[in-house]
Amino acid sequence: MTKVTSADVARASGVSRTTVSYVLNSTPGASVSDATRRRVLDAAARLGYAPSAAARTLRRGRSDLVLCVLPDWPVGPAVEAMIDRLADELAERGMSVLVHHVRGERPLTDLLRAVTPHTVVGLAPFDPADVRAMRQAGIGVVSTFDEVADAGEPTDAAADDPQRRIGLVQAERLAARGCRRLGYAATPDPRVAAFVEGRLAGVREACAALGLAAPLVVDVGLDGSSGADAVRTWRSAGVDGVAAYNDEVALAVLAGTRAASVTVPDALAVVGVDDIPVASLASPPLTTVWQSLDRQAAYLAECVTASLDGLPQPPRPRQEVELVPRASA
Amino acid sequence: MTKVTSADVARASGVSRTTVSYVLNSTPGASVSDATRRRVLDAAARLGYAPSAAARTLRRGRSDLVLCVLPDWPVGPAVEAMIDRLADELAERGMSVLVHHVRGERPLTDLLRAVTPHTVVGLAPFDPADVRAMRQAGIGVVSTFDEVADAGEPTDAAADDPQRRIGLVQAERLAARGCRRLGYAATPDPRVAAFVEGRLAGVREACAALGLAAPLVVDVGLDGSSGADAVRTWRSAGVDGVAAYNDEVALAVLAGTRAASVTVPDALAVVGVDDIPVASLASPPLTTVWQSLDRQAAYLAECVTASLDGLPQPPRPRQEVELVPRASA
DNA sequence: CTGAAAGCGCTTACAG
DNA sequence: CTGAAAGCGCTTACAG
Repeated sequence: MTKVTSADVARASGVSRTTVSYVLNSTPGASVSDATRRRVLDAAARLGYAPSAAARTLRRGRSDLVLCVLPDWPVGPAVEAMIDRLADELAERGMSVLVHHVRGERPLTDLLRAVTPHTVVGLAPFDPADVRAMRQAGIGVVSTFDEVADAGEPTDAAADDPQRRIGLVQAERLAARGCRRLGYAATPDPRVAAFVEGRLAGVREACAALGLAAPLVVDVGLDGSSGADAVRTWRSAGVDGVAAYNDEVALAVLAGTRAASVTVPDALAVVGVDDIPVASLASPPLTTVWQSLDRQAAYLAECVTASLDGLPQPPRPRQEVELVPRASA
Repeated sequence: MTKVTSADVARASGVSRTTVSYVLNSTPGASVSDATRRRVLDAAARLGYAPSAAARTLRRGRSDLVLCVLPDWPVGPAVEAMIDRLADELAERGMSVLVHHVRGERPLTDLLRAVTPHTVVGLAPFDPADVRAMRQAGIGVVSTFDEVADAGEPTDAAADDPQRRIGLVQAERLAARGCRRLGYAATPDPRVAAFVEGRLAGVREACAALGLAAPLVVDVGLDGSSGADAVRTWRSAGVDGVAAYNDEVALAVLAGTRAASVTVPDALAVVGVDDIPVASLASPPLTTVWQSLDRQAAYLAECVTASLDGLPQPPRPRQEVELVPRASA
């Protein structure tokens, strides 16, 4: 029951460690006789041999591990699905994906002394110091955020920011429904402040383009009363359409309309973001905005693959943003 | 920009690799002069030295990594919070936590050739072959499921199964509200079949104990219409209280009551499980059952710590299950 | 207080 | 077709 090494397998099958390695890795150039191969495989199975990841990695100089770094804030099922897709695509290249939730201020450094991934994929913004450290250690860095973009490349980031476009789609829907004065239901959660900003910017921009007043922004918590307060504030300001930061916030607004006896969508239309499973179960069913994460997953897989092959990071695809029309707006 | 090793740091600071190691690890017994220490630290910082996780692990014979294996089915924010707590507790022992989502049939083996964790914590049931392989490789195995329990220990599993107790609490609440005939809203998702079984068993048991007929089980999907169909089925069978597999399913039932013009809770009372954030925002606010995962997290951390110290897995604490009373039941 | 040396388990030129 | 040997980067007795 003590640790089995490749030397044990070699001994048990009467060959050298070299041959064991050739067989177990199906090393391309090496041709091993069928009889030998079988003997090695048998011995390995019998002994329950599992190669040492550490030794493998040390010797090869790089690991087969891709680390996916997730943000502090709660990610929805969509992101989980995206990681699953990434894992599938990378499995074909023999790579494994592991996930790390960033925890407050603890730097990535601590983690990197426990594992040396081949590539780190960031779904959360990286600390520049961490990026430097990883690059220095020869770790590939792929990010869905722009701070890692190669300098010099004139990024159209502002114009193409998917967050901004989400806000745009929300506001346009509300305007198309006849809303004349918009409200924005923000979330007080500081961890997503950057996203709130991006989406809100889109709403503001749409309002300006459509000749509407700037949106009246109110923070809405996920308790029942917060939504009702917000609804009253909006109503007394003449707001007739609300874009919410996400579906949960939108659901809080909906709860608020009930408490304040405001009819949706006639007196107040509401649009969410994400299309979480329960959005369609709300009363009334929630109109929302959906982003295709499948394509993002494929893009991330491409980035990792490119980094694997020493190629530059491919251009980011335009993220699809789509309205899911239901009854609430 | 090439890889910096401890030898580079030694050279740059004019000491041996031994001393570098002592300083960087603050090795207990080793006393290094302050001047030397400073020089080493400076050089390491200047060169951007990061130790090789692979070499460390190979040399020490064990890694500082704890792998948390998550099930295939979507885990809620509660489980994420639990992992965060686990990571916090283990960080104090210098361990890092990484998460792996099991992917269909792919065995853990593939992953274990990329990393050799110190311990694997299973929040999903393990394949017995995987457990054998891990044990064989000297990896600690901790599971929230019972198949890993030490044989011989007479587990009170059936009696103490938290899933069963969830069902119990749901049914008892409905009965206390005056419901005379219960329905059960199951989910068709095969990945959680075992949980459905456990919770449903609790409901059945409570019905028997209370002298009620066995619950009428109906699968409810997360689309709008499925809930309405179920509600009609229940009503025509005289069901006046429904225990749902979880809050999302309960929300689908609630949507169904609206479509079928059935009043909640008077004509049909509904109880969910999980207390997801939007449960309190439903119409009417959803009565649900909540389980304390904080305690579970602490327990898992203890298990890992025990495994670290070569101690046996401590006894599993009784999982707290608590009713969150709201308007729906 | 500091250094020379061994060895963790693997893979891979290199030689037969 | 197969094996002896080097070496990946680290830590840790051991000797000074």
